[in-house]
Amino acid sequence: MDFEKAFEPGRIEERWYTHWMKLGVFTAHLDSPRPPFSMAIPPPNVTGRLHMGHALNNTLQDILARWRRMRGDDVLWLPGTDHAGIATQMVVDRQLAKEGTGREALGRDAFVRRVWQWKEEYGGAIIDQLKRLGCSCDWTRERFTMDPGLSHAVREAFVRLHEAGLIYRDKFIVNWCPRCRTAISDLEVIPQETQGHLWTIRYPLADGCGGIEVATTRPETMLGDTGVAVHPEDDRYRSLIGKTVALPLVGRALPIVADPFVEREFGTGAVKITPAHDPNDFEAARRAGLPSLVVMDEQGRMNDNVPEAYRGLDRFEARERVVADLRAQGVLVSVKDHLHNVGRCQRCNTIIEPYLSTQWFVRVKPLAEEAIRAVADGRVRFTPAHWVNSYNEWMGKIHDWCISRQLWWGHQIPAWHCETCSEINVAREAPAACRRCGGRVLRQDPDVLDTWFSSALWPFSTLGWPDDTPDLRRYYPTTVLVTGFDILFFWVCRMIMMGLRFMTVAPFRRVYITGLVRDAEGQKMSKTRGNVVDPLELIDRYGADALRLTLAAMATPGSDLPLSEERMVGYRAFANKIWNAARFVLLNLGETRQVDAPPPLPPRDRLRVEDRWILSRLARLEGTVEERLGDYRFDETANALYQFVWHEYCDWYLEIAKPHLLPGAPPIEAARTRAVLVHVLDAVLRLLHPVMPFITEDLWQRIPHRGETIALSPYPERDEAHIDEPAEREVALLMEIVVRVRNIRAELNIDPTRRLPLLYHARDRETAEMIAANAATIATLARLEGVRAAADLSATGPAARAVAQGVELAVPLAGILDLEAEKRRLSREIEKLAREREGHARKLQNAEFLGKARPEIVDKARRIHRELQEKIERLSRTVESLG
RNA sequence: AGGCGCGUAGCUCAGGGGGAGAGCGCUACCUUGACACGGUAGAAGUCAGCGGUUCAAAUCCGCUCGCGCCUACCA
Repeated sequence: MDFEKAFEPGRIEERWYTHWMKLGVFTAHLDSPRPPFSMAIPPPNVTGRLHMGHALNNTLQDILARWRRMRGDDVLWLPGTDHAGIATQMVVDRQLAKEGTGREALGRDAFVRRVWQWKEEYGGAIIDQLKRLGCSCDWTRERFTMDPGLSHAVREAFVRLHEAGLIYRDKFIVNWCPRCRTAISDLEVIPQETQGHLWTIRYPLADGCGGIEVATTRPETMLGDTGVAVHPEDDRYRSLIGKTVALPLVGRALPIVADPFVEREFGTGAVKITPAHDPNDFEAARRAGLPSLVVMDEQGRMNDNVPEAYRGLDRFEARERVVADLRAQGVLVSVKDHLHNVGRCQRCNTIIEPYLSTQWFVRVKPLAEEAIRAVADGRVRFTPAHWVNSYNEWMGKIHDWCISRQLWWGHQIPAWHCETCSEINVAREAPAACRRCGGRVLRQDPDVLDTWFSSALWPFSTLGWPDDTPDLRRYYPTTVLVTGFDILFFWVCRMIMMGLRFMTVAPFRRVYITGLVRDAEGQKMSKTRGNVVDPLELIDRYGADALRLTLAAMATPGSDLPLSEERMVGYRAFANKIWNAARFVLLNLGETRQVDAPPPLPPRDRLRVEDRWILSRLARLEGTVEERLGDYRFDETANALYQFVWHEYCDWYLEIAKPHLLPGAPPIEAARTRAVLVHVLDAVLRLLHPVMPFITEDLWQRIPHRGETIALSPYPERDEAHIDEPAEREVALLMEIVVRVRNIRAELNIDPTRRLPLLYHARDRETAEMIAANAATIATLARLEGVRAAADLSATGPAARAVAQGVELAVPLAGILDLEAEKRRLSREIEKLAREREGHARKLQNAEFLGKARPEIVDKARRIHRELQEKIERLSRTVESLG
C-alpha cells in the first residue's frame, strides 16, 4: 500500500468525487421508505465565481446533507444557478463593448441569444467549483432560473398574483439607474454617506410681496418643481399657504401647500416639491393634487420639459448651470456643506435618480402579513433567533415591490399590449387576440421581471410547480435554508411570502443565517481593499477538507468569521494528523489487512482499561456530535471532533497502544489493540466525513470492509454500553501521574532520555492495585525505569515529589537533584494551589452558601477544598524536608 | 433617529449562575519506529467600566463607554 508520510489533498479529491458520482451517492430516492431531508441551494449567479460566502454556506449545507444521508435519510440537496438579470446582462454588454459593438446594434433577440451562448460557455464555472468543495448536490436535478419549467412557474405565479389583484401596473416614482437604464427595487439601492451641499434658494411670491426660501441638495430638480410645501402649523409660513410663487429660471407659477411631512427644523422649513424626482415629493404632490413633471430622460439628461438652456445636459452639468444661473439672478441665498445619504446602484455604483415611470408592482402587504404570522407561530424558525427582529422590522414596514426591469435578459413580463385599444392582456401564453377588442396586433410588454421574482419561487419551482409532481409532494417544504443575512430581505422574506401564497406552507422549516467571512483583520473582503481570499486557491494550497473544517469550526451562530491563514494552516495540520494516525493504525494491521472485514472488537472482559476508556470517550463524542449538529452548532461539532482525535485518540490512546504492537508483545494483546484502534479509527472517519469528506473516504477505503463508500456507511451513534465511568476515572488518574512526572522532568531539566524510577503511595488498596496493573503503561509514557509502590515515601531520600489525585509520587534523584530548583518548582505549585484553595475556603465558611446552594455544589466545593488542602500539606512538608 | 450584535490570554475567538477555555503565537527541551503539518512541559487574563439581583455573576438585569452592522422619507 502506498501511504505517503504527509497528506496530499490534491491527489485524492477529484478521484473520490468521481467515485461518488459514479455510485450515484448524491441522488435522492423518491421511492425511499426513509424520511426525506431536503434543501434548495441558494442559487449562485451564473456569472459568479465561488467566493468565501459560497464556500461557507455550501460547506454547512453539505455537512448537513452528508450527515443526514449517513443517518439514512433520503437527502435531496437541489442545486442550480440564477440568471441574475442585470449582472449577466452587464457581463455580455462588456463583452460586446470589447468587440466594438453593443446591445442596441445587435437588437433584442440577437442579444438574448448571445447571453444564452455566454451562459452555455461560461455559466457552469461555479458548478464545477461547488464540486471541488465537495458539495453532495443531486446534480440530476440541477436547475436554472430560466429553464422552461421555471419560466413556466414564473408566468403562472405572475398571472395568479395579477388575477388576485396583487400585481398591478402604475405610474410611480421608482429608483432609476441612469447607467443601467432600468428601474431597481429599494433593496438594490445602497445608501452612501456623502459630503454634499445644501443650497438655499429664494422663490419670489407671484404678487411681488416678498418670497419664500427653500433648501435642496439637488438644485437641478427645481426645473421640475410643481409646488412648495410648508408645515401647516408653522407660524412663519401660515399666511403664505395658498399663495403662489414664481419658479426662478422657469417662471412657472407654483402653489404653496401645507403638508405635515415637512420638518420645520430642517433647512428653511419650506420644501420645493418635485413630484417626478423625489419619493416624498411624489407622495406630497399626490396629497395636494399637484401635477408631476418629468425633467430628465432615462439616461439622466435634462429633457424637453426644461428651458432650452438646460436641455440635453447631464443632471450634474445641469446642477452647475442651475446654481450659476440662480446666483446670477441673486436668488441663491446660501450654500452650505451638507453630509447626507446618497443612493447608489448596487450593480454599477451610479447615483440613483428617483424617477417617475410606469412599472409593475407587487402589492406585498397582504403577503407580508401572513409571512410575519408564519414566523411568529414557529412555522419558520431562525437560527440565530435574533434575526427574527430584523425580519419583523422589515416585513412590518414593507412597501410595494417594483418587479419590472428595463432589461432584455430575464423573464419577459407575460402581458401583451393591444395596439388597437391599449388593453393590457396578462396571460400565461401569448394571446391570439385582445380580450377586449379582439384586436390581433399585440405587443408583449418589453420589460423583464426582477431576478428575485423567480428566486422567490425557487423552493417549489425547482420541484416542478405548478404541476403536482412527486418531487414537489415529497420534498416540499424543504427542511432548512442556509444562507447569508445579506439576502435576508432580497430572497428569504420573498420566498416565505411566495411559498405561503402558492403552496400554503412556508418553503422551509428553518433558516440558518451564516455570518460574514472577513479577512484576518476582521475587515470585510472587497475588491477595492484587495483583501479578497479565493476559496479555490485555499483548496489548492490546503485542500478542500481543511477549508471546510476551518469554516465549520469558525461558524459560531451570530458572529462573523475572520479567516486567517494561520488558522487554516492549523486545520491542515489536523488533516495531516488524522492521516498519520490512520497510517500508523493501518500499517500495523499487518496480515489482517487481507480480510474484507476489520478485526472484531473483543468482548468487554477481554479489554484493558485504556480500551474501555477510549470506547467510552468515543461514545460520548458520538452523543455530542449528534446533539450539536442537531442544533446547527457546526463549530462545537468541529471542535469536539478535533479535540477527540488529536488529544485523546492520538495523544493518549495511540501512545498507550504502541508497546502492545511491538514485535515482542503477546499476539493476543496485539490483536486486541489492533481491533480497538481500527474500531475507533473507523468510527472517527465516519464521524468526520460530513465535515472532511475527501480524506475520510480515502482512509476509510484502506480499512478492510465491504462498503463501497463511506458516504453511505451508517453514521456512528452513541452506544450506552460503551459508557464506562470507572474506566474514565482510572485513565484520568494514569494521565495525571504521567503528566506530573513529565512536569518534574521538564522543570528540573532532567535529560529526556534518562529513565527514572517512580515510587508511589496510594491511600487505598484499590488505587494501588490499579496503578500496579498499569505500571508498564505509566512507565512507557513517562519514560520510567520502573514504578514501585512504597509504604512510606518520606524515607526515600532526595526526590522530586508530586501528588496526583491523592496519590503521592516521588522520583528519587540521588545525586542529580537540584535542591533549589526543586524548591522553586514546589513553591510555585503550592502558591497556585493556595490561591485556588482560598476561593473554596471562603465559600465553605459562608453559612448562607452551605444553607442555600444545591447540596451537590456544596459537596463538590468540599471535595475540591479537601484535595487542594491535602496536596498543599504534602508539598509543603516536602519543601520543609528539603531544608 | 430606531433596532440588532459585539467587547474574555499577544492575536482570532468559544463558553455562559457554582474550580477562567481553545487554536495560533510565545518560552524551554526533544528528530523517541504514525506525524517537525510532530512531541513534552510551561508562561500569560481586574472575562470593557459602574451599579443591581443572588448564598454565588465573566455568565442574569440596568446604566455608561468603545466598536461593528441593519433599517429609516429630514428636502
